[in-house]
Amino acid sequence: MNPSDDIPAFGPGERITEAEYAVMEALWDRPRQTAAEVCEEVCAARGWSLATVKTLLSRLVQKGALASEPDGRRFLYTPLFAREAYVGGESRRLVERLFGGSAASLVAHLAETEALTANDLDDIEALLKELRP
Amino acid sequence: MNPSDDIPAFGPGERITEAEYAVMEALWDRPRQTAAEVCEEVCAARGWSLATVKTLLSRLVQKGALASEPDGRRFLYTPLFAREAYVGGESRRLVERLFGGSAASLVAHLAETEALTANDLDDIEALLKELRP
DNA sequence: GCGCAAGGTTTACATCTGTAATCGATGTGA
DNA sequence: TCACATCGATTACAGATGTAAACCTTGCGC
Repeated sequence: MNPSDDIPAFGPGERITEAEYAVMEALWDRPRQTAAEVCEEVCAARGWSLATVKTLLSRLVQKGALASEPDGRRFLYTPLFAREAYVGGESRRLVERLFGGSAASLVAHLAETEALTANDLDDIEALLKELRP
Repeated sequence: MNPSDDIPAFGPGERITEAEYAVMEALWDRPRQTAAEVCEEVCAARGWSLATVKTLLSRLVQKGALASEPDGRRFLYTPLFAREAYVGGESRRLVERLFGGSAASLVAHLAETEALTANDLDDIEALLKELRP
């Protein structure tokens, strides 16, 4: 059994796509927004139309990623799981898939390919100290 | 400029899918294999037929991810970029997308969500010491 | 020589994704 | 009250992906 099997990023099997993620971000930033409001936040940046946002919102509700709460004749959408849960799931998925489950390998890789700046290293060091007094 | 800009995971735009990745893995493990050989390595594990492997190999050659070298009447396939390049690209992509480009944030997140075992922490600590004597 | 096995190539086809347009109901200002 | 603006829901459609079957060529054993 896989060490990451018990903390799914999200409902088992249900995955969030890139486009959907953009919508989720807007709602993690500020929950309970209408389709139009979400569009204001993302349409310009991604060159989307309101229709596209509506579609994505629907799909996310179907997937159980968003709750839609009726407010008059429209809906307010709210994420059903925290950004952290998603981010954590995706991270673990990557570590699992590409580094055989070893997070240390990931860090090693980032360090070796110089994806880690001196500053990053400082931060990580501080973090370690904090984690184990 | 990003320190990682010079090691593209792969030709820009060209992405490798999950299924294709399985095939790449087999060939990273041992390059210059035939379709049948690759199938021996992955078909059982993924429940694929040889036909599926053939399709994936073709697509990978088209994408420029694999070279096919004729060997008699069949082909030997070989990755055109190292696993490290791919893994690095995917890692950076994730860090970029989910952690605003800060690798340290990723590590912090893994640590906070206890995705890092005590052992991982040891490894990382050792790594840090090694990176900055 | 001939049919079969093995190879690659072509075609297939259902889903998933990205990106909308259209439809039908409804609230609203004139 | 009536046209219009809004909303969510339904439908659309192309390209990517997963998964293969069908097809065509060719070397090989009989």
